[in-house]
Amino acid sequence: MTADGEHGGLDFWSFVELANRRLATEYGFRHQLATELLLTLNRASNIVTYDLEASVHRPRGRSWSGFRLLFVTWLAGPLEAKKAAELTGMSRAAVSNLAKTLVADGLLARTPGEHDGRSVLLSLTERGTEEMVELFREQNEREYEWASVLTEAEQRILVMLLDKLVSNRDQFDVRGRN
Amino acid sequence: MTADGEHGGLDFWSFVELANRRLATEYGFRHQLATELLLTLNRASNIVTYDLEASVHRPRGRSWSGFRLLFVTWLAGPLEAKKAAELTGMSRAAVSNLAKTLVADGLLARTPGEHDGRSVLLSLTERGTEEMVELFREQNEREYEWASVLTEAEQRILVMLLDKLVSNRDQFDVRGRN
DNA sequence: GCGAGGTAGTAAATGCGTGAACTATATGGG
DNA sequence: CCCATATAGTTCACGCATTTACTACCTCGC
Repeated sequence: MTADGEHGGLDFWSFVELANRRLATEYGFRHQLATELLLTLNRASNIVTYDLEASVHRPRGRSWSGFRLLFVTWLAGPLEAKKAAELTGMSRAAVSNLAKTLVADGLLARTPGEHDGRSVLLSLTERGTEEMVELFREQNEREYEWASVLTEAEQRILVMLLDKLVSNRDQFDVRGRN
Repeated sequence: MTADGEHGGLDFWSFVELANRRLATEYGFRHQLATELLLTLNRASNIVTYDLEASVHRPRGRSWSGFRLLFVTWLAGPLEAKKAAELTGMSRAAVSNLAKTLVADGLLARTPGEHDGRSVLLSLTERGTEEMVELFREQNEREYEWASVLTEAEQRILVMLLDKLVSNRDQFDVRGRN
């Protein structure tokens, strides 16, 4: 028995076992593997993200979301706020808010779009680029530490499976952000 | 060329390609696979979580975090708030806040711990249990739809790789929540 | 027994992201 | 040409999670 009655040594892994058992035997649910998959996915993402944010970005006064916006703007060049929202997976409102503070910090520039009077083009300032290079250097080292637990082949398989998991999401109507 | 100059058709996948290329050739960074892995992990988790929250929990007046707390309390029986925080990956303060509203809603019960005067035991009320069964039935169906894009073997591999990714995190000092 | 140090839980302050409502601009059919 | 409709972006109110600080309680060693 992995999980004892008083839960003294109950960790995430043994909790999943316990959940599987009870869901199947006491309640007759049938899709335990799906539950386990999404539980594990969520947990892994949270752990890694929290660590990167806490060890790399917070100490330098940046948030995880701020970094993500800077990252796509850095690499995908000047782009519309809408596009930045799609690439980062944030809402347009979030991009608007983040941009406001990043512009105030002198890292981001906001210029009106040429072809569309409604749109706004985001791009990095010179200082923004410099800071991104520095920031990403740190993050990349940390990312490498995390990923190195897996072999390169495992990493490629993991990327492939994760991508497959979300790639066919048009098959049923998935809720996305505004 | 997958990503054109004006970004008209730039999606997440081609952005990753573009990022890999620029990080390697223009900046000389070496750990692109690690970046790609964590980018993909983060994205997959966000997409799936957001969908479950929006399609299952919000319509019934529950938040994703509220559901997670109810879920572990449901299956791991009466447990200390501290334990619930560990299992859900939230801070103790978050559990305290969520518990407050869930108790007010009549789903959760809070009883003082027997052996430790400081601790609080969380358990589901009768109504809480009923609602959880119903709520989880819905969620489990949806989870199954998501997972079914992968074969069962692929799902098992994915779980294994995700678990391996976070299991060895004691090797370097990882930042965790309070 | 008592005091130092540690732990469980809560409260207050802060920051951030979302959805909804709104403004401004674009587009397309009559 | 004009109005209906759709879209880009911003603002606002709200909910939620975090950190920090605090209270209450436990525990170990002197």
